[in-house]
Amino acid sequence: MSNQVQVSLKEEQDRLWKLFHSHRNEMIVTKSGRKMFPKLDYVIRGLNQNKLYAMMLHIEQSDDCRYKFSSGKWMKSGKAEQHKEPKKLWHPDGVRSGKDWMANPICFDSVKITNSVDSSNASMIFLHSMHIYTPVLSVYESQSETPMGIPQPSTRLVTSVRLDYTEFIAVTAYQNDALIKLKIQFNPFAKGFREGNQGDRKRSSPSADDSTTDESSS
Amino acid sequence: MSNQVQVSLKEEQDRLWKLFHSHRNEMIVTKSGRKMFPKLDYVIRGLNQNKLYAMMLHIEQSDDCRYKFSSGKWMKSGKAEQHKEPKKLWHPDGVRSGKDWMANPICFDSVKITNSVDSSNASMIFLHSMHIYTPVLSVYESQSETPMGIPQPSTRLVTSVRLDYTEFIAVTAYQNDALIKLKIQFNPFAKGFREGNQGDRKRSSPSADDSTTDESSS
DNA sequence: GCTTACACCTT
DNA sequence: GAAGGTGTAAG
Repeated sequence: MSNQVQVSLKEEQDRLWKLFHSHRNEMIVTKSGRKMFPKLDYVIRGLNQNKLYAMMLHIEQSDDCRYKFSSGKWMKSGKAEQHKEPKKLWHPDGVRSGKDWMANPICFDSVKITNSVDSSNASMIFLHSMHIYTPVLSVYESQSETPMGIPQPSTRLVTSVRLDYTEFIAVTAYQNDALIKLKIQFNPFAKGFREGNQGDRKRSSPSADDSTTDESSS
Repeated sequence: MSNQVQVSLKEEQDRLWKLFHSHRNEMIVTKSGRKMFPKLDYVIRGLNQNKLYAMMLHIEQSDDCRYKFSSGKWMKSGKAEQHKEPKKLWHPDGVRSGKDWMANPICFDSVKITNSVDSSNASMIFLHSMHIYTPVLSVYESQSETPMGIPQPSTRLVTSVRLDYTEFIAVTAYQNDALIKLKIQFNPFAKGFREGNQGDRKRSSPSADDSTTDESSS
């Protein structure tokens, strides 16, 4: 009865997601697929140590609107494209004990988001650009370690968790300057664009808010 | 009837595995887990384009002997530790069409081998040091894309492939000097040990313990 | 609004 | 040294 499952994000990711959310998070989608940053590293508690579980991620549309970025702000702009049945991504670790899932963060870092309908890659999720989404983690209880081959009549959904601050708008190019700064500041792969680096290019909007510009501890 | 499935390794890997095999290949096992080099990048042909398959890797003991390295040669040295039920590692891409599997090499590069019994990591495989092993790829046909939750009574093993030249002896420190040279020559991560590099340590004494103190992932 | 080639970086 | 993740700028 007291089997209360709690899901959060790994501490540092949690902090980042909330910071990005406060500026209206955006995620780039590309034809070949793009990883998300911040990452989705879930931390879970309250599972039964010995029972078997599998983890599933999908990304669901947050509302029924299309968005546009206009005069420095995100605005609703008409009705959304038709919802697609969201792609279900099972965590590659497959079926494991509650103990195992609780021992380490549950990372979906192979996931890529794309705006190409015909990207057949297994860990690729299609999203409509200029639409708003929220990732959802679903926890299933299973009877068998075998991911296939054995009938599994008694699988059940234990819980499904949607963290509001992981919401983001899919874009093909970043719109909000403040957000670009955050991505550059915190994503290790964008280090080449940080102030003082030789790859530093001038950025278009010198007037953007500077609460986020102070130097990253490079 | 003519559904002849053919499995090989990616061309360059194939060349390397055969070269290493000609010197009796060795693989380091560590407590925290070590990746294999050369890598296992399988190439598969002859699947049905539209049927669904899953790929499974395991590493099986090649014989019933323990080995020792003595006077510059590998010799049998008594009876093997008791066989363990080998760990089955499903390819993280899950269930996909034959077309998808044939489009790109099937890479098991997240696999790590360990000599620690209690490494609960999902993609970690336990091996006994000083025992000899061969990786085996198994191809299963599936009826459903869902890795769990739906009964799958008709899964069947299509084929199981064991490439003899991928055989290796698990070690905690390399024994054969010729093999050390090959690892350094071909593994990009061992660049620091190449002649002329500042990281070049003297390696005159093959007697082991300095090659395990460095946990550079390979 | 979206795509591509790119320099620069991490892993 | 290889593979792959970054935002950029031009188109």
